[in-house]
Amino acid sequence: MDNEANKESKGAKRYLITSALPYANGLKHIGHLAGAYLPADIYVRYLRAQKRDVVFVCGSDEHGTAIPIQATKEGTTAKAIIDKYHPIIKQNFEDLGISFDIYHRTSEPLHHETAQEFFSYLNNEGALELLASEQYYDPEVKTFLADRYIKGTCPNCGFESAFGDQCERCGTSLSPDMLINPVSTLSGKVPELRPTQHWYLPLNRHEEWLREWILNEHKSDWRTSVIGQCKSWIDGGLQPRAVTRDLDWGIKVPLPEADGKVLYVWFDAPIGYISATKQWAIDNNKDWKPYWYDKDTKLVHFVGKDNIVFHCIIFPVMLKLHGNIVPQNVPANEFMNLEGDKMSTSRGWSIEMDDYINDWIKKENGGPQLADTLRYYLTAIAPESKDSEFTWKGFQDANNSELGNIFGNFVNRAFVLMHKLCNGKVPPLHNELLDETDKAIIEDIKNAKAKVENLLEQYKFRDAQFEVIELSRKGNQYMQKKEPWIVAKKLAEQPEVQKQIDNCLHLCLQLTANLAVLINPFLPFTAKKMLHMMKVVDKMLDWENAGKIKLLSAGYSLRSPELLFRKIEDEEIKTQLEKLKAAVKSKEAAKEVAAETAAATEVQKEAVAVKPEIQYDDFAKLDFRVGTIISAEKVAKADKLLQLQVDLGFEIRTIVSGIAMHFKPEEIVGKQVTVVANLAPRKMRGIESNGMILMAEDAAGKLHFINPEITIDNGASVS
RNA sequence: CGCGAAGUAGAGCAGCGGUAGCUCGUCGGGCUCAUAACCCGAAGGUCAGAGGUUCGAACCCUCUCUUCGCAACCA
Repeated sequence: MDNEANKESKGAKRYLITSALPYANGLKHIGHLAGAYLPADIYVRYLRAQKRDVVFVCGSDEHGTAIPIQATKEGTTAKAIIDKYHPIIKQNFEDLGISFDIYHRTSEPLHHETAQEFFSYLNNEGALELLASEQYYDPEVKTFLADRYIKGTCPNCGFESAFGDQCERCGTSLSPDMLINPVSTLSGKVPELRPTQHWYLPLNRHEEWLREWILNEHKSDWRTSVIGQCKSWIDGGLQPRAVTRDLDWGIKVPLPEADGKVLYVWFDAPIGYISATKQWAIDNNKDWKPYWYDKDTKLVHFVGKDNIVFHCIIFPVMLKLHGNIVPQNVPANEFMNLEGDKMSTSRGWSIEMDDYINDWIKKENGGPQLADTLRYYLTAIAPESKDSEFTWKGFQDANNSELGNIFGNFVNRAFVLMHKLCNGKVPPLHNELLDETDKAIIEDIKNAKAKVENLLEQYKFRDAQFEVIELSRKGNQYMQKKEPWIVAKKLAEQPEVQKQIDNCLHLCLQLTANLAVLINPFLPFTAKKMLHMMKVVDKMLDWENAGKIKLLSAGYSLRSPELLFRKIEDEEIKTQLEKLKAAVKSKEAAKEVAAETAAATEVQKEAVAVKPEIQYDDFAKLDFRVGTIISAEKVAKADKLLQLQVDLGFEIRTIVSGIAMHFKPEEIVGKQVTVVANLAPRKMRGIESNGMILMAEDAAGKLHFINPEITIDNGASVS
């Protein structure tokens, strides 16, 4: 396995690494970071340190139906939304040290051209199918509806709010036409079916090679969860997948007969990797083609588990049809929970990258070391094989204990002792005095490189990072065994013990230099800071230097140490926990307000909406009379009904009225009211009602009688 | 109801057929160069329960119990 991994990577001439393109419709949280961006960045930094030819691309995904719809809701434009979020997300990544070579965007003309070319190529090759179908259309919003914007009753379990793509209750996969009583969630109206035609990618034609490629060739080097999900997809039968949609937001289908159609976002988005590579090549005066066409290029997609089939099945099919290379691996991560619950932006239960940056990195006692703290903890709990959990307490522990006490403190001890016992210079190494303990730590340094390297090649970032901390732990143990501060007490009488001190600190400093090289892919800001303390240039971080004990020359004077990591106090953790709870509450409140507003608007609409016009004759048919309530009693077994006797002057009527929730029987006796006198009799709860009392309903839903200003004769007619 | 995930030391996790392991925490000791840090040692688990397969099971199979999720987003 180890050999295979090495062979695989050493055979590659160049690397193309991608992270899933984030949707530019809102801020991204640390779960996204841990899943697709941080591991990719670690991998890329490692490759760069090895001087391999590597390009790391990403960018904003700015198409897709959610963006224009959200824009409509917010009363702004789709363009405004992506222009707002693209730069923020880009900056967030930069602040956290995610070192994309380019962070492109799919709204760029270059991307539009690239995607259109891709489509045309496939279409000309006969790789696509044109199929006619009927799709739901909302005449009010004048748009075809995306599956999840249609709700209706699930044909399987009867759940009334099933989405057009899936029932949230029974989990059945649906298509909109399966829904009973479909309703557009945009307008609330019943959508109508309209004929349309679309281009499809017939995945079913490619089952054979996909099976061979994924389930056979990659069965041992891809993650089990990835293989499992692909297998269940393939076994479930691959279906043709629509490549185009009837929308106006997106990339125009480059055919004259396709007016009003755009490429489906899933088709254009991954092509964003290609257009980003092109733009990078232009900016850097390079040729982009080998990265996508040469089989010596190793393509790796870093994604979250929700993205597996797109990167393992659909996009590879597209690439293959287009003559490109396919990915060598798709190391997908599972999800990261937060304090016992799933992360959810809408519920406020998440830590957005932007928030973390403002609360920690940009604080006065913050700085880039806090970016590294987050990187460290997210990697330490990375959901590589199953969902994991972020807790603020865990974050604090990881920082204070592993980073501060073990790693940071070791570096600090080495420097302080060197300044105290070796005049601030790297002491010489006296080979003749090396003992077993010294040899063991030298061995540990060498082994650490191999361990980290092997784990990284297998995308085991969590374990790889652990090995680096483990090396600093060994450093602490070594120092404790050697006790140079004790040896120093003998100096006055035995000056020759200085050599023992020299050896110990020489090795501790070499170990420190190794730590900088090894930690660099994980914690780049820390590595930088260590370079500064050691007064060496960036070049020392080259991976080939790892495992060596000649990184610092004897006699070289080093700077005074600075603490690599500050402690995180309980107070700070408490603040974050409270903030989290407060965020949930405010979101809940906002939702209630929104719901109330929506309800109120609904009522208003109803109130405003006037019934269809009628003619005078229709009105003349109604016979309104004034009458007086002479008795009232509750109807048994009916919450809302009162049985009334109303004196209409010429007769006394029994009328059953649904006003019990608003009036007590005794308080309405004697009231004058307006009655519809010629309404056909109707039985309610076994009592025949002969007429109706007119009522007006106020905004609060309270009923009020309609009656003459002053008491007049019973039986008077109203018109 | 159904689907999915999971139940291993106080907490968080690894192990997935061959004598139960890591980090943090706790307790005891050492050291005092260091960010009240570091080093050594110890306690603490019948690996949810019950059956079964096997020479042997935390790991495979069956059943039971319990917990969590099924919100958003989605390529």
